[in-house]
Amino acid sequence: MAAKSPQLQPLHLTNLRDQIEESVRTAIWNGAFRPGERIVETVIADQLNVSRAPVREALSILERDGIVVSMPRKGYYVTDFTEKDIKEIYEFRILLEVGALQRMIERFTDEDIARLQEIVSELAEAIDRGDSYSNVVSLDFLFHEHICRCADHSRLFHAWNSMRWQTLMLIGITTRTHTHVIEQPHTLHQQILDAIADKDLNRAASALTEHIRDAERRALQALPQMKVQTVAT
Amino acid sequence: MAAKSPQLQPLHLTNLRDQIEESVRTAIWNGAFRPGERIVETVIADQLNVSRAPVREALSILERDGIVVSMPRKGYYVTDFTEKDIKEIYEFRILLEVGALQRMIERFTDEDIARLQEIVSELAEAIDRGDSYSNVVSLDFLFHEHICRCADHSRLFHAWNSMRWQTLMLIGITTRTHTHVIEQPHTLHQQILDAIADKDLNRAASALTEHIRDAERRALQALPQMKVQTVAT
DNA sequence: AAATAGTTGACTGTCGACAGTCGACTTATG
DNA sequence: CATAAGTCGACTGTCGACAGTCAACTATTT
Repeated sequence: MAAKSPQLQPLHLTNLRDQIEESVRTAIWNGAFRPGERIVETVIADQLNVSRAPVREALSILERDGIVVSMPRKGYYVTDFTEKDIKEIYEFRILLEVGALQRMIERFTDEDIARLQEIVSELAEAIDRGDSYSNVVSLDFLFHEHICRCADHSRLFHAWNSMRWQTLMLIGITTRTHTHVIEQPHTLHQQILDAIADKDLNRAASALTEHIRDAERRALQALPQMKVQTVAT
Repeated sequence: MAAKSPQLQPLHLTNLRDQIEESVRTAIWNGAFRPGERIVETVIADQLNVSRAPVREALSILERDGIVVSMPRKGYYVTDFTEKDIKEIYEFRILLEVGALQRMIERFTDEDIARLQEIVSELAEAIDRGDSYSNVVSLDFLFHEHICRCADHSRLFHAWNSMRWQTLMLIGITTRTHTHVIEQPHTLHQQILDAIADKDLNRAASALTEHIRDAERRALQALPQMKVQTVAT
């Protein structure tokens, strides 16, 4: 195994299920389906020129991620997040990410820190540049994802991943009804990172908690307007 | 709403998917399928006289619960838990249940405590009576489940539920290779309960953690023998 | 004999079809 | 007019079938 063969990109020959999953996910994200709206299997199937089988599987995955809910013999509906849902999501993220933090601090390498620093810097630049909100958001999530990855705990990561999608859907929905001021205090990310590098769990945890609570506050603030729009339609 | 109509049991008219799911789950539990063994859709379908469609859905649910894993285009396999898996499962349970504890302490009612006390007492009796191991285990899980229920947090509960099934499979597997001495110190449950009633989170959390760590130790101890059996076949 | 190139059987991914069920609408009934 | 009883369309749950893919096995070449 001396010389590696010329790096071939792993062509993502994926099955229909995954493609449909992504298609529906983005459709919900960009508002083609509204919260609470019914999702009919045959409609999706016809529209994508596939049979219902892979559509059902894709929807079942989206249900596992909490993005749609299924009512037996009635079908799937886009999740209509309530205030309680939002509180649950962010509180759970705090629990999971603080748990991840603890494990990360026990096992991170220099590379991990370097990668985090990279993300934090890019994020700061993006904000200064006045990048699009969705760009900033995805960089922010990269930061959180990397912490969860470094925890090296598959079950924790899966649970977190589910919260990631739900949070993204929330943001996707509220973004369209609520003009977001990008007020990500990028000093906070740096604080978290520094605390991690110092292996100071308490400091890292409280900074991270504050950061997530902040996002929760914004989501809760945006909720009423989102409801108005939903109901009005 | 003066007189209630004569209580009719809610006949669990369930779909095939759920029945198949349970069937396969118990088949794995009682050793009809061994860890690492391949699960072929058509075999299940033929054996249960159903088509493959509901079998696939059932397997997909079992995958979400971590009881089987699917390899694209190859099929499903019964999860073969490694030492790392066991550590992950129990560590995650600690994280989740301590999180649940915190919420429970903020919101429990007298009824909740009474119900927990009931379970603890039954458990003590069962142990004294020398009940079967599986009986004791299910009472123990009832205790943990009730704590998670009282947290009133659907996402936390779902994540915990997944860990429940994985733990049960672990126990189901190891029980057959390892004669368990029932050494559930039932004083520990009482300690946890008392601490909850006192709203003493720290005490409750450390007792609960110790209790789960204990179970983890037993599982890790039983692992080597389970491997021997698995490989030998 | 090792390495490559067919061959075959089994199984998954996907499809189209049918039957039963649910909700909305229409029709009877007091 | 309000309530109960039919009617109907739409959609899910389930089914059997087919095609493509994978693994194991066999044949072929050097």
